[in-house]
Amino acid sequence: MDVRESLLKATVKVFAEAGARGATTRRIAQEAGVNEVTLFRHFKSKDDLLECALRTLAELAADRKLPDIPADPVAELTEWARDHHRMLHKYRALIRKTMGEFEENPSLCACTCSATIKMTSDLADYLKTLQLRGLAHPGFNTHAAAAMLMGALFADAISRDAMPDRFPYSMKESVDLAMPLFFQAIGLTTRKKS
Amino acid sequence: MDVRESLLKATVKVFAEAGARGATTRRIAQEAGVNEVTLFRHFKSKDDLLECALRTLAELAADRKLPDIPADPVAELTEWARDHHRMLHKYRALIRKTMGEFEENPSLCACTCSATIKMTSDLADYLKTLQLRGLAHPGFNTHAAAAMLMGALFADAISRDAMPDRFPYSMKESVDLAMPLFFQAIGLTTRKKS
DNA sequence: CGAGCAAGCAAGTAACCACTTGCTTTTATC
DNA sequence: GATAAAAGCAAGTGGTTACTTGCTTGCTCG
Repeated sequence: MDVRESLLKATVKVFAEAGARGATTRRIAQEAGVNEVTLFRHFKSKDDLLECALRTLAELAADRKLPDIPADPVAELTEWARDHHRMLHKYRALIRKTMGEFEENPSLCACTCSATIKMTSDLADYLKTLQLRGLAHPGFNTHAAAAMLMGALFADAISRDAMPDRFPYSMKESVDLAMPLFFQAIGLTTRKKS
Repeated sequence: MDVRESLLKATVKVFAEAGARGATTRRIAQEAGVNEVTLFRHFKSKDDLLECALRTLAELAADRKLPDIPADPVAELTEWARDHHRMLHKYRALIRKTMGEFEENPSLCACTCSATIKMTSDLADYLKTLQLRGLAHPGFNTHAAAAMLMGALFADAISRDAMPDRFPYSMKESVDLAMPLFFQAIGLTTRKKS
């Protein structure tokens, strides 16, 4: 593996464990199996390294997309939500750290946020299409509904290990329990269109 | 104001701005208008100070309660959600920082989490009562529904300033938009019981 | 007034941090 | 096998951090 590549990978790992201040260049270099000086030969500063690492990660995390034309909304939304929830959970530590960095290091935060913003807007578009095709209640605000589902998945994935009492069911179950509530909220019948 | 008290207050403020590592004892003492040495005369270490500060804050943040016997569920839930959302938003920076501290400083995290855990369980109880009294759909999982609403409010309050594009409506509107969706989800009629 | 306590102040300690410099060793390429 | 680029290594610099020590000042209470 390329040295630069392994440095980026190590940075993501150490940052997720220790945050921006805790991710020392020493520790990152050690994790990458590389001399600390080499780190500074590839990146002009620690901030530069952090930003590169998070940016490339956000680019890689290109996700499943919702179809433009809904065929089986219940199945499509359920599968999409499961994927998204899985990804949020995988990167939960890193997401928590970047959110904490918002005031001090907004550019880092923006890297991680970009993916979420795009997905929420995609979801809102999909819901709008459902409304226009008469597959969902016409009255609700699609942005609010999208934010609600995204928020529920987000909070579950992020805070699950910090407060296990609050989630007395497994990660897999949680999506299965949340989705019917969401379908009910937007007026989507749980039976598949045949 | 008592020296100890002003130190606790300053700690909360500085921690919310800069996180655990960024909240230096120098900066906290300065914010409190107190000599740094005095800080160490009142608290045996920085960690001790942080934990005391967050713990007393969590105790103060005792919130509005849902009634044991639902009278006007729509109004009661709406007002409760508005209050909770307002509080989350007020402490959003501090909450983001404590969440980022989960791996390195779980005891700090536990202070802030305790309030949320209690409120979620109260909400779930209230929803259960609605079900038992035939005021809501009997089928849904009350824990999942509670987690969903709490999650939606949480995500809105916490990430609103990090990604304004995702929330194209004001903070006040957001609760008003989310609640009807939630009522629909749990099968609560939006008309008041007269 | 006078004893005792709380706070201020100056200075210092030991550790850690990002980052640099000068030099040697490895590795790839022609 | 020569050449050059990339990586390792030892050491150091200047800054910051939590926390300590010794001494002085001010305030309170009897």
